Amino acid sequence: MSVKYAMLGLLHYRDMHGYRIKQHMEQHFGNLWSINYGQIYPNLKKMEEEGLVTKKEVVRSGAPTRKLYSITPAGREAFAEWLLSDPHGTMLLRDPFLLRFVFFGFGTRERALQLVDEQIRLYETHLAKRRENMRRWHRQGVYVRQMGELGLLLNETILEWLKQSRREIARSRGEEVLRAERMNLPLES
Amino acid sequence: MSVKYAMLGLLHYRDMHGYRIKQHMEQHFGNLWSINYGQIYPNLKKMEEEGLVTKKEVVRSGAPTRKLYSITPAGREAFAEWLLSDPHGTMLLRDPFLLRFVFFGFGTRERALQLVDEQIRLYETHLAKRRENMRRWHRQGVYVRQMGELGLLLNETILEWLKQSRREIARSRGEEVLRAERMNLPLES
DNA sequence: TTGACATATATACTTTTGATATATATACTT
DNA sequence: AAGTATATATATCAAAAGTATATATGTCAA
Repeated sequence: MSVKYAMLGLLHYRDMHGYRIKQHMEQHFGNLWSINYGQIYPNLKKMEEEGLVTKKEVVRSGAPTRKLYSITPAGREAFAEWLLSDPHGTMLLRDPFLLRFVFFGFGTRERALQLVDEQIRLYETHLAKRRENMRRWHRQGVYVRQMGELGLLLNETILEWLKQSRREIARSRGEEVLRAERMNLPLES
Repeated sequence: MSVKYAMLGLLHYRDMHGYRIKQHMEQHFGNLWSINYGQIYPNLKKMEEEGLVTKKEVVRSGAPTRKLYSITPAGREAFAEWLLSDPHGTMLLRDPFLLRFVFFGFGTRERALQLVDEQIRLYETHLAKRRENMRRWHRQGVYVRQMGELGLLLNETILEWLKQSRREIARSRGEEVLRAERMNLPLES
């Protein structure tokens, strides 16, 4: 349950309510990591019960009441312990576009090019936003800034790869691709 | 439910049993995408009920009985439909090391360097393996090979970033990092 | 011969995601 | 002035995905 500790980490900087936690999380992580309200609210509730955070309701006229959470000494302790522990498990990457990409050989080349072009536009937009965000990251500590840089590097790498792939797909004779990819090899062993 | 379609895609190439699906999935995806048995076996069972695949038991003396699955015409149809549909959602990245990384400012610089070094070793091992695998990917179609190349590129990018980060962390005065990162700003708004 | 590693299937459990509902504030557009 | 879109804010839940583990055999090497 790593999200819990990420939340405790953010609460070291300042008191926050659920909505703000989502924002800070994504910015802090160089726009690489996202979090979901379905994780935030149940975790805040649980952590309050465990005494890791305390809740302070901020009533505002008109707008819904804010629930501001603060980290407790017990929360800081739990976080420090986690930070010292060894990270286990490896990087997980999941992308709906990439999942289709490997199977493009079963479809037409035109459709493949169309989706790749769409993806190129998407990553170009992302890249522009990331470059803007670099200013924000530069005001943060070393590690947060480095995360922002990683986000930028990965974005650039993927974009270059997409463009290179596009060239190769456009160059390739559609028929050849299809035949090779559709080949039904016998089951070995 | 994208894993289901990835499995149907693999079954286009050849008949497979659960264990083999996991292997092929990871290789097909340039070692970028992993799948686990908790998804494979329940999905195979469900897809059999839906008539998307058929099961053939292969009894072997000594070793456990293999359950070989084949894709049906209905399965091919469901897959083709999915392939034509638009991918929705963006890339998701989840890494236990990176989650700790952004909070290294709350710990010691020595511990940060130690974990970064560990990660560098890990990615160097991965990189060597990926380069070996390039031969396998070259025998596949364009799209599978391109996925392998993306895996390689991302690995190289991350490794370079880790080394660059290490240099910067080593260069920085530990105290300064800590002070900046621990600064407790007031809640805006 | 013991231990490590690959093969192979299976499931209980936990976590995460995606979708949806509600309601106000603010900024822009026609 | 009315309409529209977007941002703020909290919350819930089913479905999907992921972790961890149990079982059992085969092979190879220390």
